[in-house]
Order: sequence, then structure tokens, then C-alpha cells
Amino acid sequence: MNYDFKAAEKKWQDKWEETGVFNAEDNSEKKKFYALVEFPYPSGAGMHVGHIKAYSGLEVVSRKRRKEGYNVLFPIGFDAYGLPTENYAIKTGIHPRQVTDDNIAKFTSQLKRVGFSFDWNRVIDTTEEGYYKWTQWIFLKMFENGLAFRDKTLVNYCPSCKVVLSNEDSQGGKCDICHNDIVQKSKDVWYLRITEYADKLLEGLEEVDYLPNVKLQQENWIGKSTGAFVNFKVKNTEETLRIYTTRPDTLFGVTFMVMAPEHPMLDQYKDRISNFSEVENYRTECAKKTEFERTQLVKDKTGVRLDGFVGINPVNGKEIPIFISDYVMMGYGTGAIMAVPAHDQRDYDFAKKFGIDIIEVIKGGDIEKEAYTGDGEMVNSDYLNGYTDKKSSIARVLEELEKQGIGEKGVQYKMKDWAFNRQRYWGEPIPIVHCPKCGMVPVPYEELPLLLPKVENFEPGSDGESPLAKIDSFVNCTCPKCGGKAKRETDTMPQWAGSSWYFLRYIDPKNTECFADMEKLKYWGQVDWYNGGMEHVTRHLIYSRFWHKFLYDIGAVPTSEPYAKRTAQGLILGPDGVKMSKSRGNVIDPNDVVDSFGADVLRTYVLFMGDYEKAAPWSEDSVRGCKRFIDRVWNLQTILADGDEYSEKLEVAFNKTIKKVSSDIEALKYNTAIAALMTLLNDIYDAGSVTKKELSTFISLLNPFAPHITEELNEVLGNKELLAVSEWPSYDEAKCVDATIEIVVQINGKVRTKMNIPAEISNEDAIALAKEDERIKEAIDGKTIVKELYVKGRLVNIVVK
RNA sequence: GCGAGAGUGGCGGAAUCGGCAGACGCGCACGUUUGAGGGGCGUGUGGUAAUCCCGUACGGGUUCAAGUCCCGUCUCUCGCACCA
Repeated sequence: MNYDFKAAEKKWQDKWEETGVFNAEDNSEKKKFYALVEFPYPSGAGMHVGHIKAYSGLEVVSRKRRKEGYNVLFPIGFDAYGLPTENYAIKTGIHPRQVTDDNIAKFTSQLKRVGFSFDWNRVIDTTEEGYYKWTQWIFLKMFENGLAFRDKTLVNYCPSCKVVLSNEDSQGGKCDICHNDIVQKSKDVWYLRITEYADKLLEGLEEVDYLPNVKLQQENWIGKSTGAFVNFKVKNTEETLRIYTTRPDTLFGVTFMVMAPEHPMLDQYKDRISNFSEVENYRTECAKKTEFERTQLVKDKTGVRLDGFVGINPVNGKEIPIFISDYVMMGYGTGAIMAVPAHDQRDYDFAKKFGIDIIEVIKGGDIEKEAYTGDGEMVNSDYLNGYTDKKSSIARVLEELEKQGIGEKGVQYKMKDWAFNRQRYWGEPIPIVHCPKCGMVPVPYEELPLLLPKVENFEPGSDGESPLAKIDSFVNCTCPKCGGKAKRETDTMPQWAGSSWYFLRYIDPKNTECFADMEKLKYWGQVDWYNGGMEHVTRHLIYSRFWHKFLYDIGAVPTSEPYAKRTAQGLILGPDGVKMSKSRGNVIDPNDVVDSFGADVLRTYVLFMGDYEKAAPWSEDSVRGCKRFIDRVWNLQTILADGDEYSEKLEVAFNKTIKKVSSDIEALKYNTAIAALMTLLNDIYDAGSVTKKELSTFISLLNPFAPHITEELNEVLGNKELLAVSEWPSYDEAKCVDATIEIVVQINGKVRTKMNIPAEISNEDAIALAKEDERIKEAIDGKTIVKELYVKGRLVNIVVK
């Protein structure tokens, strides 16, 4: 009796759609559960098995929750703005709108073939007018509140993509999209002031249930440090050079200062710096250095001493030389540092190279050899002498600095403001008008959405300007404030914009009055469980938390944190054990798997292949193992026997399995949940027959993993109600243990024999029983018993000498 | 360099509190069924001739008992990377 998975899967997918069993209800008495998966970018390549694994995790949880009586919101949508679509459009001449629609249609049919229980009534598309209207609305609210601003600065520019990139998109000095080297360019760009939310983003982590690793990565990304700002006077000027340090306790050990080559004060005082031409040469040299040279040759410090520009250490009045060097960055702190070679390795390397004094102020290391960064007794430090711990010496010096007005306590973050712009076509237009009289004027709310004009040519200009700048009908407009001639902003928003609030739109996707109704927001509240990739836990997760916190602050959402819980799945590697990639030719297409084995097999396999949170290689042979499992489940009907109860033989096995599968699903241990079902299946075949009750329970437990075959079997059993909404099986704790159990008998910790004893037995009786065994008698004969113990349900150990 | 995680058969991986190491699956071997097989069913499968003994990266330690706890070393993966 062969299982026709193709027919059955189609049949049930149609049935689910007809009956709408997976549609969330807005006004329900039931308890709510909101499960969120990261919506895909609909690329031309179609779905990846990685998507299947990412969605299958919460798919199983959502299906279990429905069976437990929850009103479940498990939505899906498409994050469709972005460069790959635009680049494809440029190459083929097909409009990005068309490309996006085609890709979304493709993704939709693929997702449906896998049988995911998404609520298809709530699908969102970030590029659709009714959606990006609200993305623009949120942007304007930020602008109103001073969180969106424009600033001229050096930006990461990709000459190949002709686009300005955020720091996040240009890590390692390579463009995130084309992997070519980026260069620095001065430009006026939009920023979102995410740094203002740094502390809130940090504090919020305390109230959410994220994987420890996810929290840690966010903390590192925000990179908060506490220290002090100190002002150093520059000799013969009124100028002070302000620095940031985390070690104000080492101020007496400062023997020089270093400024970033881009520091603005240099140009301001170029007349005083007698060797300014050398400075300029050095700057050119730095600009030429590749990222590799800057990061890999860390030890080899370079720099130029500024002649005629001398600093004065404010704590002791000593004159100290000032250098420029590229190991100091303009983007962190103040772009200038005080250097304490005795207690900082970078400063030490620099001092050795340039022959600068090294003054020890903390005892405990050997400054002849290297910098000492540990704790110790303070020396050569005036009022700090004798202090032995960092904390109190820092407190002492801060007190003194503030009293004398030469410095104060300070906080710094590694996180920078979010460069919020793209000079590209396929993105949300930034709804701002530049008026020669009024300056920057927001597009009035009632005029939103500011439509992305439909054009034929979306190639970016070679100057890095947006393609929108070439469209006169879009650019030229009247100022909403004074009615005079004005020009529109032509930059578009970055890819991360639309995904920063999409989870809110699912709650009320068709609302035209606001991004989501407050009553609905209150009912659905936080996302209960959010699963996605580890690669998104810094950028997307921080950005969306930032937007949500902002919306909370203006009273637009009822919770301060968007996600109550966050987990992450591991990658699926190619059969060769390395990351799947087109160039390597090791990509597995989920469609092929559905074609040859069926959706149930694909779903079961991606969850069975290993620890959900770890990377695991694809194995075609193991897929076949899951196919065998599914077929054996189908064949259970050949040994179906009458009976509305568990059989005596299998009662304990069933109770145990219900318990294990239930708890494993909650703990993301899908692999062991499936293994437990396989074990139970083996037990059933060993028993020789299966009662109706047993088969019902079995398919109910398997249903979240393999929903099609289990619905089919449910129908075979004559049940009218869909398995998708029938009750999740319950177990009896008392029936999870056998009446007699097998335990191990050890002599000196080594297994000597096994025996069956009643589960409820006293320690004494268990030990006495063990001693009656022939092998044990032999082993302890003539020896002294030092110790004997019984570990309940496990073992008896007899220690002899 | 810093931070986090990991190292278990031929392979993917199991193993609440320290309590039978290797669940489950793959692969392999043998048997059986079949006209045939990337099929079905059955048996076996860490090493070793062995019921002894050895075995969870390596070296020590604690314990009646260690994959699990402690000290030291090595390797790999991921994240950050001159962050002052």
C-alpha cells in the first residue's frame, strides 16, 4: 500500500486554505500566541533549504499551540526592497516592480507546497504603497522628534555599486553586496540618531528572553564604556585638545598624545605646525592603505610628530609631544587620545618606535618588556600614590579633575548613528522637501505615501546620486510650508527600513488609518517568540528594537520591547560540509526534495538533522531515512486493531513519548522529539498491533512535523475534525514509569551485571537483591565491603577492598 | 589580540542532578523476500579473539562513580577587531 504523497499533500493544503484554520482571529476569547519568523527577501533564486529550517521551528510550535487551544498569529511576508532586485532589473531591463511581483509569486507557491501554517490573509510586502506609507510615516515622526537628521561626513562609498553604505554594510572594508573595496567620500547624508537609544537598548535586554549569545552580541555591538573626558591645553594657544580615556587613573603616566589623521584641529592650526607638509603626506599614505594593512599589521605603528604643537598634561603641567597616527580613529571618542605607554600595549609599541619616555605609574609588571594592564600600587602619581585598586584611584582622580575643571566623567559607545540612506531607486522615498527658504520641510502626513515614481531608467549616476535625481517631475515640487519652488529629497531608505517594524503591521495589515489599531496592538502585544538567523541579531534586531522603542515613547505602541523571546537556527551546510553557495555548486533546492520525497519528509528532515541551533551538513541518505520513517507511519494502518485505549504493552511508552515530545518542542529539541517518535514507532511494530487510540495519539504528536500524512491517516481513522485543531495529547505522570525497571549492579564503579527490580523499592532491599546475584556473590566473596549504595532507578554500587 | 561556543563510532548526532557512553537516523555486513532494484522485512554493528580490558581532543585532579565538576594544554567554529 503506497502512500501517494503528491495527491495527499495537495489535498490537505487546499483543505486548510478553504477552511481557514490557520487564520488568526482578532477578537478572540482564547489566549493569544504570536510566533514570528524573519520574512524572506524574495530573490530570483527562489527558496533555500535554510528558509525551510528557519520557518519549520516555529511552524511546529505554532501547530502545537493551536492544538493546545491558543489563538495563534503566525504570519509571513516579503522584505522586497533591495539591491539584488534592482541590479537584476538593470541587467535584464525588467522593472523592479515586475521582478518583485514574480519573485513573490514564486516564493508564495513554494512556501505553500511545504504546507506551512501561515495566515495567508495577512501577507505583507514592504514595497507596496499601503505598507511603505507607514514606513515613511514613522520616518517623519522621527524627523519631528529630532532623530532623523542630515550631516556632512565621510561615508563608506562603494565605487562598484555606486552607493553609500552604512558601517554595518561595509564591515571589513568590503561592500556587503559586491564585496569590492569601499572608499571614503565626503557627503551629505541622512542619519537616524540610534545612539540616543543606546542606553535604552542596553537596559531593555534585561527584561527579554533572548539566547545569551544574542544578548552578548548586542551588548558588544552597542559597546558601552565608561571613563573620562580630559582637556589638555596646547602650548601657546587658547586651544584645548579633548580626549576620552577609560583609564584616567594613569594620567600621570601620559608621555605623549595622538590625534587621528583626520582630526579637524589640524587644518585649523596648520600655520603653527611647521612640518604640515609631512602631515599631508601621511594622510595620503593612510588613505591608500588597504583594510588588510590597517588591521593585520597592527603591531607596526606609524605616525608623524607635530612640530610646534605641544600638549600640556593638566595634572602635572609637563609638556608632551603630539603625534598623528592612524591607530587613532576619528569615529570613536574625540579622535584624540592621551598615551600611557607603560600601561597600554598600543601606546607602548608606538613609544618604542619613536623613542618616547615610558613612565610606570602602576607597579606589578615589567615595563622593560611590555605594557602592564593589570592592577597594582600607584606610583609616580602625586596624590594617587599608594592607591592599590583601579576603582578607587579612578574615583579619586575624577573627583580632582572635576574640582579643577579639567575633565569629567564620560560614557562612550562603539555604536554609531545609523546612516539611513541609499542613492538607489528600489527603496522607500524619503518624504522630505528641500526649500531654499524654509530648509528641510516634511511632506505633510496626509500626502503620504510619497510614491516611488515609475521610471524606465534606474541606473545610479556615476557621482553617487540617486537615480531619482534625474527625474525632474519628481524632484521639482512646491514647498508644503511656503508654497515656493522646492526640490525633493532624492535619496531612498536603506533595506533595513521596512523590516524595522513589519511585525507590527501583521497585527493589522490592511488598516489605512494608522499602521495598526491600538486595541489590536494591545491584544497581540509582544511577539511571544521570534526566530531567525544569527546574522541578523546585531543589525536587524537592534534596528527594529530601536524603532519599536521610539514608537513606544511617542505612545504609538503599548510595549517597550517588541520581542519577548528570540532564538536562532543554525545553518544548513552543503553535503560537502561547507556553506551552501551557487559558486560552489552545493546548493540543495527544497523544491527538488518536495518533488521526490514530499513536504512531510523535507520538514521532518530539516528538524531531525541535528541540533536546531547548530550548523549541520545536508545528507541525501538521511533524507531517505526520514522518507522510510514516513512510509512506516503510513503502514501502521496495516496492523490497526480495535481498541479505544492504550494497550498494556505500550501504555508507558506512549505516556513517556507524549511527555518527551511536548517538552522537547518547547526547548527547540526537535531532533530528539522526532527520535522519540521513531522509537515509539519501533515499539509499536515490536508489539505487533496498534489500537485506534494509539494511532490517534501517534499522528497527533507527529502532526506539527508531518501535517499532511497525519491528516490523511486521521481521515482513515474516520475522524471528522481536522487534526490541525484537535486536542494535543496529554499524559499521566504516574504512567511514565514501568512497574519494574532494569538497573545496573556495579562493583567498584564497574558494571558487573544488570537486574530487574520493582520501581518502588527501598535502598536496603535493592542492595540485598543485588547481593543475591551469582556474579556479585562471586565478586564480593572474601572481600571487605567498604560502601554500598543504591541510586534510585539507576544502579547499585558496591565498593570492596 | 579580545569575547563566546564546541571537540563523543565510518558519518549526522544522543546522554535533566555527576549514575549502563554511543539513543535515533545514516552507512556497512549477513540473512530473507523479489524477475529486477537507490525496494520491503529480519539480525548485527566503538576497538579487541574475548563475558576480561580499553575508549568521549590531550595531561593532571576531585569522587564510590566524570563526556558531564576543578586546574593546565591543544585544535576548530562564530562574533568583534588599533574602541583609547
